[in-house]
Amino acid sequence: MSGDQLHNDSQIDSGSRTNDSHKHKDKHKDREHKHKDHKKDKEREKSKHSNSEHKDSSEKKNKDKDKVKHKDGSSEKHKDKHKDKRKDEKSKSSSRETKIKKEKENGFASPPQIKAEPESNHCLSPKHNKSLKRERDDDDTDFKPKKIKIENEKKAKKRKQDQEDIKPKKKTKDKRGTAADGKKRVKKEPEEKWKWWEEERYTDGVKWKFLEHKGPVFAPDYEPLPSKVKFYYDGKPMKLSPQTEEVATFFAKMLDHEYTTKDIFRKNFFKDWRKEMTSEEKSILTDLKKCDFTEMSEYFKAQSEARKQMTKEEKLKIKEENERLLQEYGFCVMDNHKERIANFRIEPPGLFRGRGDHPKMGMLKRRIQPEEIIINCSKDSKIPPAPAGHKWKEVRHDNKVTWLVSWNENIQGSIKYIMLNPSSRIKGEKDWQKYETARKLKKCVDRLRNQYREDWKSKEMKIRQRAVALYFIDKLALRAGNEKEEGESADTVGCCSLRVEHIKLYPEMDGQEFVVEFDFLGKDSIRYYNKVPVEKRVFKNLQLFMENKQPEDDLFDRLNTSILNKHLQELMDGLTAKVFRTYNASITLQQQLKELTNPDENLPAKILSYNRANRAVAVLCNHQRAPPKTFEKSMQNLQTKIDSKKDQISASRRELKSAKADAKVRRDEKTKKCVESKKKAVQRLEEQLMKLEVQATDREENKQIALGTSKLNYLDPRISVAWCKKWDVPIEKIYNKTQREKFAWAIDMAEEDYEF
DNA sequence: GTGTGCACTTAGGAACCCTGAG
DNA sequence: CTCAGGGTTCCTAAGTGCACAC
Repeated sequence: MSGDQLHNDSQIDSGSRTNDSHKHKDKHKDREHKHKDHKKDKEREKSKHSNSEHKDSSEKKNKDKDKVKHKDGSSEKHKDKHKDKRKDEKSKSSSRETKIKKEKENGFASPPQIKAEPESNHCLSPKHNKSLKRERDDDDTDFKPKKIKIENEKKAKKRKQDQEDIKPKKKTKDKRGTAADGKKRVKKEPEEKWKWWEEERYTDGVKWKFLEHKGPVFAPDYEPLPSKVKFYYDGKPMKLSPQTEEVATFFAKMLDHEYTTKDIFRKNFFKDWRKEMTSEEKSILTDLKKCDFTEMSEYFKAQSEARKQMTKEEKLKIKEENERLLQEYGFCVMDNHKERIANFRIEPPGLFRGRGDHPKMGMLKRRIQPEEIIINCSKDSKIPPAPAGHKWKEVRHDNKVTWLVSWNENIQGSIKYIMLNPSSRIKGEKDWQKYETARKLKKCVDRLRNQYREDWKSKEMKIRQRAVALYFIDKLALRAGNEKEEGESADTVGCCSLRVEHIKLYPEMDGQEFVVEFDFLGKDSIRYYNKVPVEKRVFKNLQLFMENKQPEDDLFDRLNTSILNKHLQELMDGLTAKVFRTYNASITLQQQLKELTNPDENLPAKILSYNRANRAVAVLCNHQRAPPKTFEKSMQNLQTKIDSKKDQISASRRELKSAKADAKVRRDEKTKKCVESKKKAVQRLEEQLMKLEVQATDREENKQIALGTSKLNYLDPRISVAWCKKWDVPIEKIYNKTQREKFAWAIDMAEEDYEF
């Protein structure tokens, strides 16, 4: 192994999101192993790069904790060792060194036993308080909702009262609140933002009492190509029927994308395309290779070029039109409040592009007609009219769900929905609740960890598997891993669906004992690669689970997510596998912020610390991105700026020096002043330099890490808000406008002493 | 238990847009 | 004023988890 250290260069390997393909199958039956041919094309590989600097520092910081249990994390960059499939790939490894730190950070390292949280038993009582809502209420008291921190009691009381006042009113009103009614009040709302988090929540599954909206916006009709744009078959121009032509344009638009060269894509496309053809076309167009779409493709390129060249006025006009649509269709009224809709447009037809090695890539995604649309709204609302000459498939009034519109999608046969924006009450409450559940886990995580450690010794295989899987979910923040239907989507796995071929055991590696090497494709076919030292008992169990199995067999053959979640539910009310991800992400952020923030540093440095804490989480959760295409170049540019700034500084220093010398001789006011101003100039430049350097570091460390996903979905926003307050960092530096809207509740309620 | 449908969250990349350096 | 580049928004795929039928 050691050879592998490839790493020196940064570039690293990439991990590819590749896909290998094996398919495997269901548990217990035999599995066929089909190997797919293909190589991954150039799928882009991603690699994770870890910045050494970063690592060091964190390592340092964590040193102490390290000692505690395992230090794991050593991740090397991996090399190809996997013989099987991946070998050819350029495997790249993703080195996630940073992983190291996170572990400690999140407290795993600490010995299990422990006392730790005072109220650890808090979560013991699983079953009763069932209603989530209730739960929240309870919690409320503990996390001090609003600003007033003085006397909680009073506050609480008062709050309740307020609610009492408000609520009944509202609710009743809503009830029959006619549309007009609703709208009216809505109007003024913008001025004072509605603080839904100060109101009572619905219980028992009701999501709203009143809901009115305008229905979806459909994709524009197909506009046939000008007749001068020709399609050629076997070298001869051929006029296509509109339907056939439309589908052809979908392909033409993707012509320079790599997947139009993939066999599966072409095969799926051609099959679906033929279904749209007239019988005459069908008889002529029998070979995709003979189809020439280049003229069509050129035409679209020219069009998009033309769009770019439009005058300001034209652009403005388009913008206004979009704004008009947004105003008309982009909002709904839910319980007396105007709320923004997330996606009010029906997905336009096109060719399906799955991620990774998707068996359905290239299939035709059909155009959706009003006759396929289900509208959901309240009975007493104004029901949106279907487009002229059409009718809806159905209008229903189900207030136990949050969606406004739904339709069936033809590729996977799943249902698509139009729902509200993250800033809405309905999404916000749920989000808040999610973090409350994670905080509840915090209170009993030690107990749970002890429990699964005990279970490693169980006589029952099923329990052992469950315990080891849970350990991975907790320690490595793996996803649950539901089973998927083979052939319906790319071959990806999560914890419960790991196969023997996804891990390798090393009794000893690089001076560490019991190392497990993970290498698999997770959600979105993003590669997860990690080498982790585990406890001996876990290691032995893994050996046992792998005995007598083929590579394509399930590692945890007695386990699935439903068994696991059922167990978790018994341990803590509301607990599921994904809560561990939320919990570990948030606690890691909190701990990293504590460790990395230096009170004496200036604003940019503090922000860098924040980003590093955020990055530690992103690494933990394996949130990768393709390095921006312009990455190298932009890095270079930055470096150039830094260099020139340095030159400026030395020049400026020289001037200062000579001014000083001058002042020594002359000793008059004027020269003194001159020295002062030169001094200032040097300082200013140095500050600018620092800023640039911080920026460079931040960017470099972020090369293939995506911070957005964790920030949006895993980090309790109150942690960030509290940190901003504590260190006087403007919240705008951390959250942009959209994010501030989504997290308005947290921004309003978290104080600087908020503890996750 | 298993299989299936449904609702809803989480995810990365493309498209779009804005800004600040030159 | 232009244009690159980086942030933001849009888009929709791909997950999780629960309920329900058998």
